[in-house]
Amino acid sequence: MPDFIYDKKLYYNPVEFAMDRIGGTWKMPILWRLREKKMRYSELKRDLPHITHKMLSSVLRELEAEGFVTRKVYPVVPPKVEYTITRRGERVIPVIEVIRKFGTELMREFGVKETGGTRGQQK
Amino acid sequence: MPDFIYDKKLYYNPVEFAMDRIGGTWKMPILWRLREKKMRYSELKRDLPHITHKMLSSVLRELEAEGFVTRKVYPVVPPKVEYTITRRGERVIPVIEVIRKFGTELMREFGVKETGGTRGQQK
DNA sequence: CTGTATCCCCTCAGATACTG
DNA sequence: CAGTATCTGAGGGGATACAG
Repeated sequence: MPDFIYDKKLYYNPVEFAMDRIGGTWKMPILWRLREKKMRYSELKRDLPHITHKMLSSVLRELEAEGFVTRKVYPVVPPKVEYTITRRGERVIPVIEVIRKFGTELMREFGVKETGGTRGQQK
Repeated sequence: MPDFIYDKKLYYNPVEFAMDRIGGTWKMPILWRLREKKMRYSELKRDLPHITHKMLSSVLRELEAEGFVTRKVYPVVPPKVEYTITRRGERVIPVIEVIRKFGTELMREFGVKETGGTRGQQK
C-alpha cells in the first residue's frame, strides 16, 4: 500500500486518510446527531454540551467543505442556519456504529464507570 | 450517553474512548500487521518504513499495557523480542477493516493519486 | 442567532543521541 | 537488536472577545 498525498499532507494508508476526514473529538458526534434530522446551529450547540462555539463553527465548516453536510441559510433576522447530512455523510454512520459498539465493549472490559450523568446543562 | 472518566481523562462517548485506545498514526497499522503472525521488533520496524524508533517503541508499550498485544523477550544476545496480538487485539481487526474500506472509497471519491510507490526502503 | 479572530496550552509525533 | 531520554515543532482544541 503505497503512500499518497492529499491536501499537501502525506498519508500512509486509507485508515489514516479516513480518520483525518471524520476523526477528532467532534466530527462523529455531529454527524451522529444529524443522521436522522436536520438541525440548526443552536440545536447542535445545545445537544453537544461540551463543545465550544469555535469548535462547532470550524468543524461544521470542514464537514461542509468535504461534503459530509450541507448548510442552508435562511435570510431572516435573527439568522437561521440548518445543517443536513449528505449521502456521503450517511455512509459514515455505519462506521460510527462499529467503532461505537467496539468502544462500548472495551469500556465494559476496562471497568469504566460513569460520572453520574450531568444531563441537561453542565460545565 | 453520560460522560465518564478513564485514566483521569474525561470522555464524552464510547467512540472517543475507543479512538484513544486504538487511534493515532500507528496503533492500527501495527495491529494490522500482527493480525496473522507474531513479529519481532525489527520486522515491524522494517514493515513500517516511516515509523521512528521512538514511536514504535512507545506505541508497542501502550498496546501491551492495554492488552492488545503481548511481548515475549528471549534472553539471548543480541536481544530478541516478539510481539503477538491478543484476543482483544484481534477484535480490533474487523473495526480496522470497516474504516479501511470506508477510507479507500473516500480516497477514490476525492480523486487521491498515489505518489508512485516507494516500495522497499524509503525516507 | 450565527459566526470570526486572538491568544494560549497541551499532546502527538519526529529527530537525534545514548545504552545494555 | 531492542530500548530509553531529551528537545522540538505543528496543530487540535479551549477561552474569550467582537460582529453582522
